[in-house]
Amino acid sequence: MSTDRPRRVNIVDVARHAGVSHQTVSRVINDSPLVAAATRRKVQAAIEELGFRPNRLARALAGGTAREVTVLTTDTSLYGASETLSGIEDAARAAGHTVSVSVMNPDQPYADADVLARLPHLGSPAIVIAHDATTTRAMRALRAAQPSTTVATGGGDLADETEAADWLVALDDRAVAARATRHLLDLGHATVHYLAIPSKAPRRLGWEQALRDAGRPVPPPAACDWSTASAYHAAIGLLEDPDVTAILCGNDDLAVGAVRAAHIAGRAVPGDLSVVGFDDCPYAAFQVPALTTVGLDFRGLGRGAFELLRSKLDGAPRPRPTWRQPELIVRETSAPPRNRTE
Amino acid sequence: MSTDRPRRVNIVDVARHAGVSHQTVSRVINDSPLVAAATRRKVQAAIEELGFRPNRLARALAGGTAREVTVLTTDTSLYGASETLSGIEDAARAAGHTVSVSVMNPDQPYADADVLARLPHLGSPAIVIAHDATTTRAMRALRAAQPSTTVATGGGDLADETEAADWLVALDDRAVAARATRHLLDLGHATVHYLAIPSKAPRRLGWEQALRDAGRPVPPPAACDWSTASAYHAAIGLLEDPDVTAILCGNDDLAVGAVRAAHIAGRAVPGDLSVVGFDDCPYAAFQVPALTTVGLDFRGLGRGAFELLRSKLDGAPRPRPTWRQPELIVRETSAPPRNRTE
DNA sequence: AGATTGAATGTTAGGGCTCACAAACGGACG
DNA sequence: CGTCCGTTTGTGAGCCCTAACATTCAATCT
Repeated sequence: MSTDRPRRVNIVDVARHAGVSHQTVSRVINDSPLVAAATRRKVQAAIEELGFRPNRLARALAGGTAREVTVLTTDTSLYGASETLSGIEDAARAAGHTVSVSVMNPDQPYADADVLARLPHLGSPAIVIAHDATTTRAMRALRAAQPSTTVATGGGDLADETEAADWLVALDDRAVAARATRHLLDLGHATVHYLAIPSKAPRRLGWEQALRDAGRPVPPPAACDWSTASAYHAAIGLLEDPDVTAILCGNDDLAVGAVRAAHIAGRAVPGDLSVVGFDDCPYAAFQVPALTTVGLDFRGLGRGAFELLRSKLDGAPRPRPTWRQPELIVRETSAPPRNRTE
Repeated sequence: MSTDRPRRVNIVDVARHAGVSHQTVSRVINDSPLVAAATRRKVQAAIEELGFRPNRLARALAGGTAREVTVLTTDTSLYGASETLSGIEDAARAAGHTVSVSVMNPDQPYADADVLARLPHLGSPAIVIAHDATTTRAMRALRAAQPSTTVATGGGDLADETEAADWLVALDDRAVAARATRHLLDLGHATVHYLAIPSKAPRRLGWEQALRDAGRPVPPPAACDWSTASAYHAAIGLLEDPDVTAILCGNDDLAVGAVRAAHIAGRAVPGDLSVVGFDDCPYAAFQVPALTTVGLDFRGLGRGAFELLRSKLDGAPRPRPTWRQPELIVRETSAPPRNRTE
C-alpha cells in the first residue's frame, strides 16, 4: 500500500531554480516579512514554474502544527450534525486547515482513551459536535485530557451553564424549547407532551421549565431515538389518550413521525393535535401540513466553533460562552385545540 | 498558531526504555515478522508504559503513505452524500485510515488545478462523491491528473457505461429510474413527468428510456436544484396542466415539494397525482401519504468505494465497475389515475 | 572444523520542512 | 574611515519515522 513516489518537487529544487537558499523559499511560502520584494518575486516565479506544492506533512513535522482539525461526531446524516460539519469545513478551508471526520458509534461505550485515540496525537485540535450522550462524553474526555484545543458545539447534554465554563459554542436549546412550549400553551393547550431525542437535556429542561412556570402538569417525556419510526410508535402510544392535544418533538424527524401517527390515529393536525419540531430541516416548510418548528443556524454554529478553535490556538483568552438564540417558526402544525374550554 | 509541544514520547524513547534499537520498535509497530517474540513483548510493554503513539506525520513522511483519504463532495447535508460519507469513514477507520472532507461549492466553477489543490499532494488517495456537475467534473479532473487512486461514487453525470471504465462504484440509477417510471405507467398513467435534480443524468435517461420503450410522449423535464422549494415551484407550474397525473422526482426532498404543491393546487395524492421519489430518506416512510420511492444503499456504496480504493492502493487490477441495484419501494403516493379511460 | 545459511537486530541515510542561529550587506553615525 | 545596526540571506540541526543495507549470532551443512 504505497503511493507512487516520483520524487516530487521540493523546496530545495525551488531554491536552486531561483538561485536562493531553501530557507528563503520557506520564508516566501510562509509570508515572512523578512524577504526583499525582488527576491520574493523571483521565488514565486520559480514556485509557479516548477509547480511546487509544499509538503503538508513535512511542514507539520518540522513546524509543530498540522493545520488540521478533527471533528468528532456520531452521525453525519443527522441534519444538525451535517450542517454543523459543513460550517466547520467552510471556515477551516478559508483558514487553510484540513478537516478530518471521525464518526463515533452512538451505541458503543467509549473509554476516554478510545476517544483520544481518534486524534492524530494528544493535544491536536478537535471539535466535538456534542449532540448526544456519546459525543458529550467525548467532549468531557477531551476537555480532561487535552493540553489544548477542544471546542464543543451544540451543547449536548449540558444541563446548565456551569458546564459551559469551557471553549464552547452552543445553541440556547433550553430557552427556545421553553419558548416553543409557551407558544403551544398560549394557543390554549392544557399541557404539552414531549418526544425526547437521546440526550439534548436542555430541550427537555426548557420544556419542563415552561410547563412548571405556567403551573401546568408535566407529563413524562416519551423517550425516542433519532429515528422517525421511534417517534411514530411513541406518538401512537401517546395518542391513545384523547387529552393529548400538543406534542413538542426533539427534532423535525420526530415531528414527522408524530404527524404520521396522528394521521393513522385519525386525528387531524393541527385541528386535533398540534405538533412542533426542532431544527427547521429543509423539508419542514413543505410538509403537509407545514411544520411549526425551531430554526437553528447550524452552519453558523460550525463556523463559530472553528473561529473559537482558532482563537484558542492563537492563544486568545477564553471568551464568554456564546449561546446562540434560535428562532421559533410558526407554520401549520400548531393551532388552538379544537374543543377549547375557555 | 502552534500547538504546545511538550516533547512527545518518540520511537527512540521507547527503544531506550526497552533496551533495543529504534528500528526494532519500528518493526514492532509495523507488525513486521522479523522480531523475536520475547523482544516484541518487551517493546510492547515499553510502548504501553510510556504511552507511545507513533507520529502519523513522520510515518507518512518517511514511509510514503499517509493512510489518509480525501473525500470530495459538494453537500454533506444531502442525504445521499452524508450517508455515503459515513460508509467511507466506517470502512476507512476499520482499515486505520483517516478521512478528510473537502466540501466544494456547487455553484463555483473549479479549474482542474483547484480540484487538485484540495488534496494534500498530487497523487494522494481521494474519493469523489460524484452526484452533481461540480463533483463529476472534479472526478474527471482527478482521473486525468492523478497518477493513482481516485475512486468515484455515485455515478454522477455519467451518461453511459463507457465512462465507467474506471475505478468506480455506482448505483444503477438508470435502471431503477426506468423501473420506477414503468411502475407508474403500469398503474395506468398516460405518461410520467420528471422533476430533475442538477446532474444525475442517469436518472433522467432511465426515465426517458422507459417512456420511449412504452411508446409514450416524453415531456420536457423540469429542472430543479436540490431544494424542496424549487421542486415545489416547478410542480406548481406543472400542475396547471390537468393532464399531469404522475411525477417522478430526482430525490425525496423534491418529492416532498411536489406533494406539497399538489396539496396547494387542490389535487389529492395519490388520487389525482402520483409522486415517486428517490433515495428513501428516513422520513419517506412517514410522510402523509407515505412516499413511494427508490431505496439506495448509500452507506454500502461508501464502504464499497473505500474497499475499491484500498484494492487500488494495494495494486490490484481494476475490477469490473460495480453497478449496485437499488430497489423500488411502493408506498402510498403512487396509485392508478382516478379517471382512467381504459 | 569451517563454510553457509537464515533469523534477529542494529546502523545509516534520508524524507521535506522549520527553527535558531550565523553571516553578509548596506547605510547611518561619530 | 571604522563601528554599529538593521535588513536580508544562508547554514546547520532536528522533527520522527522508515527503507535499505550492514552486522551479529546461532543453527545447519559438508
